[in-house]
Order: sequence, then structure tokens, then C-alpha cells
Amino acid sequence: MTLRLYDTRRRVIEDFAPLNPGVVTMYVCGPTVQSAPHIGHVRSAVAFDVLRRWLTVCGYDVQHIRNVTDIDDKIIVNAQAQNVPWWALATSVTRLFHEAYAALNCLPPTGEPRATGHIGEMVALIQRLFDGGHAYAAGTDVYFDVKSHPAYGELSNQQLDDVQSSEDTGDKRDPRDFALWKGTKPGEPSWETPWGPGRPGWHIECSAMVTRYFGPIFDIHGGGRDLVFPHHENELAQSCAAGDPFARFWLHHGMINIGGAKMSKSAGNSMFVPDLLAGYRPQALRYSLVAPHYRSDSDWNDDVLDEADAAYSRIEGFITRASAEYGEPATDGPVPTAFADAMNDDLGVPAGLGVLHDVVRRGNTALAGGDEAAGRQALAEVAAMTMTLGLWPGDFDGGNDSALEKVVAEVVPALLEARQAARERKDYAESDRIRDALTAAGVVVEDTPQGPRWHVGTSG
RNA sequence: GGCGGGUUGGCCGAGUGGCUUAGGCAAGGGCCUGCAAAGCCCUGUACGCGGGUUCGAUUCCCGCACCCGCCUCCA
Repeated sequence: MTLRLYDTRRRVIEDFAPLNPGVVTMYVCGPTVQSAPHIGHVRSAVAFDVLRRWLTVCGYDVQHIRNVTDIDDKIIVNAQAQNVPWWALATSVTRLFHEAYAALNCLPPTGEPRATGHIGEMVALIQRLFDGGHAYAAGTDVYFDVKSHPAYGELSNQQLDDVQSSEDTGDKRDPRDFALWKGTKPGEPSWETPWGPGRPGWHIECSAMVTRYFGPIFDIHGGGRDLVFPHHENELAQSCAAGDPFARFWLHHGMINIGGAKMSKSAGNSMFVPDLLAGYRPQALRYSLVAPHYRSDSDWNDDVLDEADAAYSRIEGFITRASAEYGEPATDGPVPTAFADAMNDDLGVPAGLGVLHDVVRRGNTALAGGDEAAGRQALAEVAAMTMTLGLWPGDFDGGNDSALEKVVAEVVPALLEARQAARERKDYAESDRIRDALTAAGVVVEDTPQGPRWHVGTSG
């Protein structure tokens, strides 16, 4: 079974094969670094991280680029409000994004270009549009002439006549034309161009950068569904008008809603990653983001993370017990066929998780029954599947206070020894007292035929 | 007004023209345990409403209702 993916432009699921055998070029729209990452930003990162991992498992060399938009109206406004230079805000917020991505075990992209590092490429592209009669200067701005490109609207399936005009008409010939370059204003950063000083329009950076790294045609362009129009539509228009075929597959993930409505800063219902990680471990957060299909909208509430933590703990518990029994498994072994089929079907992670849980149950049964061959097999499969989804527990270790960890590693076994002694003399009042004290401290104790086992966490 | 998505059992969330109708969480029963925890087994018979096609529809078609997204910055 070959990989099939839903393409937004053609509005159909199609067989995927890269332009150049063995190599997949994937460009994903990254954040505008104006304020801390919210849950929607990391959903995007996780969704494409899973795709990238799956393509890698399928044997492709994945060239994954995620841009950073480091110049924009809001960055300028927010920086002024905080009384810092625009580039200082962009840098510090970029750092917050990197921390969030790393916490959620997203592999770093192969390339991470910044808009301000590619002004020259943008100027060159705009010049090509001028040469082709698709761009014009109006006042200090430069605009793309939408009517000069008959295919305009093909990505979002809109007829030009149906596109509502925005209010900020400015000096445009047509209100639906969009800015390629914005003339400088007092107090704003600017760069010199043949059309005067100014800064980039929003869409031009992506077209310029993807061409810089991948050339005129590449395999996958991804982003959130809210980017389909106007951002991706405009990218496609300007690149095609300039003569570049551009993206072969357009992939868009669904939105995260809060209480049934879209999360937005103006509504004041944003969920920020640093806040969420203060209350939940990153494994639970990643599981909750991975679990729904990437193209589905997903409603977010307090229960989602609790449920994700419980479901993940089940998988994690098996890996812990089985690893103790059989040793650490390899994580690069083959995944079950049913799992591969699910992933190949437009990244059917929900069905894949069904397979994963089935194998966990099989593994638990094998573990309880002493069936080593079946247990080892299940562990290897679970390791491969969790690695594919970026949920391998070993990837989340670390970050704790190692000195405290050492203390706990000494103290807990000592207490458990005392408890075992009490149990042997059938002093259950004492043994339960010790266990209750450990539970209260967040240590879960499990008695097994091989003796007591413990871990930090909660239990049902 | 234009374009697109959704409505599944207590909750989340897949999916399918019928066959053994995912998976997780929660709930109840059982096994195991000194009691627990963890694990395993069993139970619950869901597909917004109205038509149509069909031997048979939650799944296809038509209509309706409600919800959501984009059309302005947005993951």
C-alpha cells in the first residue's frame, strides 16, 4: 500500500510520490513570532512532525523546512508596546517556540529560514512579477495584480467575483490585489529596493524562501486550514504568475477550538503552551494533539489532557514493564502492517492508535502469562509505533533535578523495604501507612510477583 | 452572499452499504491481590431530522435543521 494524502487544491486523496525518488521536499508555514506559542501552533508542528517521521520510516530522505516570520505589523506593534527593538522581540519569541517544539518532541526541521534573511530573494521575485506584468507600484507600495492571473482562486476554490473586498483599499487598482512590498513608515524597519525603502508583504516571503531552497517545484506545502485563503492562495498566485509550478501537494490541518469556537487572541480564549506544560507533562500534551485526525477540527477542554494522560500511561506502563523484563527494545524495527496501512491512508493516526493499543493489550497478556516471544514481539512493535508518532517515552526523559532524583531513588526503595518487612510479619496497618505516605507524595506502588515496583505519577 | 467542514453510544474519537459494526476515557461485573495498584476477561447495542435508491443505509442521493471555519491578522 502506498502513501495517499489529501491535496487541498485538487480536493481529493491522491497517491503520493515525490518528484525526485527518495527525497521529499516539504515546506511548512511556521509562526509569526509576535507572542508566545499557543496550542494551535504546536498542533501544526506536531502534525507535520508526524508526517515527517512517517515519510522517514517509509525510507525517504525528508528535507523539512519551516520558516520563521520575523517581520510583520504585530511584531512591530508588540515590540513598541514592550519598548524593545522589533528584532529583540522576534528573537525572544522564536526562542519560546523552540522550547515548545522541543518539549513536545518535535524533530528540528532541516532548515528554518527567517524572512528578514531573504529580502534579496523577495526583491528578485517581485522583479520577475514586474517583468511579467503581474505587479505594479502604487504610492510607496507594490501590489500583485490579481486580475492578471486567471487561475487566481484555484486553491481555495473561489471565483474572483465572489471574493469579498477588504476595507483597506489604499492605492490598489483592485481591492482584492495584495501587497508584495510595503513602503516604509516613520519609525518602522525598512530595507532598500528598486521601488524605495520598505518591508515585505506577508505572502512574498514564503514564495521567495521555498524557491531559494527547493527550486521552482517541490513536493509538499503545509499549514493550518486558516492559511488556505488568503495566504496560500496568494503564494500560489505569485509563484505561478512568475512561472514556477510551486507545490505539488497542499496539506492543511484542522483548527483547535475552545468551547466550540475558534481560539483567538481577540476572544481571549487562547491556550498557551508554557501554561499548559505547567500543569501537564508534555507526553500527555503531545498524545492529545496526535490522537485526532490531522484534518479534523478538535475541541479543547480540560478533560482532553486528563484523558490523553491516562491513555498514554497505559502505553507507557507496558513499555516500562516489558523493558524491565526483556531489556530496552530497538525503536527502529518494522511497524505492524495494520499500522502502516492506517498511516498510509492520509495519515490515519486514530486507526494507528487503535492498532497500538491492541498490541499493548497483547503485550500485557503475554507479560502476565510469561510468553516471552510474544512479549518481546509486542514490545518491539510498540517501540516502533511510538517512535513513529513521536511518543517514545525515552525521548521525554530528562529535565528533572538530578540531585533530587538521586535522593528519591535512594529514599523510596528504603521505605519499600520497610514496607516489605511489615508485610512479611503481616503488619498491614504499618505497610499501608507507608504506602499511603508514598501515594500522598506522588509515588505509585505496585506489588508484583517479582516484588514491589514504583513510579512517579498518578493512578486511577 | 461565496467556498468548505461537521452533527456517531456517558465523554473523546475513527470508520463502514450487510459480515466478528475501531480505539481510548469513564461506568458496572469478574479474575488476580492481605487490601490496593497495575494487568486481563466480560457488559452497554450509537450513528441530527425527513424523504429517496436498495433485498438491506449510520454509510449513497435529495431536502431540512443546527453548529463551525475561511472570505480581514491568524496554526
